[in-house]
Amino acid sequence: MDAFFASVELLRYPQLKGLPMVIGGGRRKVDEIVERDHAGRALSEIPVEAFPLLKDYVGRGVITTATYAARQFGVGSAMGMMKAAKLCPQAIVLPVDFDEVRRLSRLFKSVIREIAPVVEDRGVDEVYIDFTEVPGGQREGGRVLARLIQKSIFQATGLTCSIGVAPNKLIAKLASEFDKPNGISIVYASDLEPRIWPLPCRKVNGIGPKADEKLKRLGIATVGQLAARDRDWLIANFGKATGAWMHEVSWGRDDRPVVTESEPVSMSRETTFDRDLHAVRDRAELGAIFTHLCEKVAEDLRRKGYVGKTIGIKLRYDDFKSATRDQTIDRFTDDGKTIRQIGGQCLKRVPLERPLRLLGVRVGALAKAGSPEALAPAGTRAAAEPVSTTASLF
DNA sequence: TCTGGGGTCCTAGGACCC
DNA sequence: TCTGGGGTCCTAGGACCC
Repeated sequence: MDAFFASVELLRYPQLKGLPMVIGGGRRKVDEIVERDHAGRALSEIPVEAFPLLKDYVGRGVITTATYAARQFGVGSAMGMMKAAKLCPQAIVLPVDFDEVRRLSRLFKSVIREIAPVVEDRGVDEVYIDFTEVPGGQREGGRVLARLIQKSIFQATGLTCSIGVAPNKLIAKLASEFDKPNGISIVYASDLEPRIWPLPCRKVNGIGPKADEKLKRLGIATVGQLAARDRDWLIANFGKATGAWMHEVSWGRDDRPVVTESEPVSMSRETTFDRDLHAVRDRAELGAIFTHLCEKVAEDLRRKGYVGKTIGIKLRYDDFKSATRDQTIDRFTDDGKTIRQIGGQCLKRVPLERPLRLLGVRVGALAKAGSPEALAPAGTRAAAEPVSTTASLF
């Protein structure tokens, strides 16, 4: 979906179309200001001047989405609000409306599933779709079906998206960025050299800042340069799994299926404080926040029907280093008090000298509530599928 | 006045078991 | 007194993604 969070706001505030705007989390409840000053007025009637600007923003948030007009100024997602304010002080800033984002996310995905049922969820604003078995899915290399999906999503939501069609997920993901916003891009296997090899390695899904930095140090900036290195050299430099994977990727090879079903592995809640807190001096405040996070995670578990048996905490210190501790208990739980109690024990095992900027709680090792696994009494273990096999040399 | 929140997956060492 | 091989689970940290 194109600039999804921002586009969701533009549905309500069409008067902001074309203006630089950023959407970001943060403490300032911008929508309250809007409502206070303009109660009773239709949202689309609120004058542009009434909207809060990035230059007036105070807080620790980062940008989730920037409109294309804001991107002109060098503002982009994951950038700190304060840095963005320097680059584009006149941008309008609005908070994320999670409920509305979720609603439109479900809506656009259901539109797609009506047309092409094999869909893999990749977060709120992205999916992989398998065109292979869809009637007409191969016409014009997939362009006809892509156009139908685009049109249907727009009719149902008023939102635009960009679609890449290719022989596999790796290339399709790259292709989806070729013609944004509201574009369709068809990439064939034979397009590898002219269209994929010139791309920076960083564009590849799975090559992040660290791997890209290391590749650059080794003189590799583009996918084509990656393809020019031999497999063994990549394995020697990046390890067996990563090296072999990089080699495959650079030659456009990817055989991962489109996965339509998956079970959650963990659920967590975390929060960054308005100001750094100290374990001793701000003990009461931290305790209250911690209890609240535990209750939220417990609510999430119950609402979604899961229980878990690994309870963990996460801290981020003022120097941005983080620490985690977790503990596995002998029964599954979705109880806030239990999570709080075990989390409290985890907290005792972690250094608390430095000021803290973030606290989080996580529950992992999940099972469906009421499933045989979740109900198994302590100490019993179902016969497990083998996790690995190791070949003997002799 | 840097740097959110919710996730997944991988690695590596150690405990423990047969 | 020294010493196997194969395997699972737990824990901590980190890279990466949306």
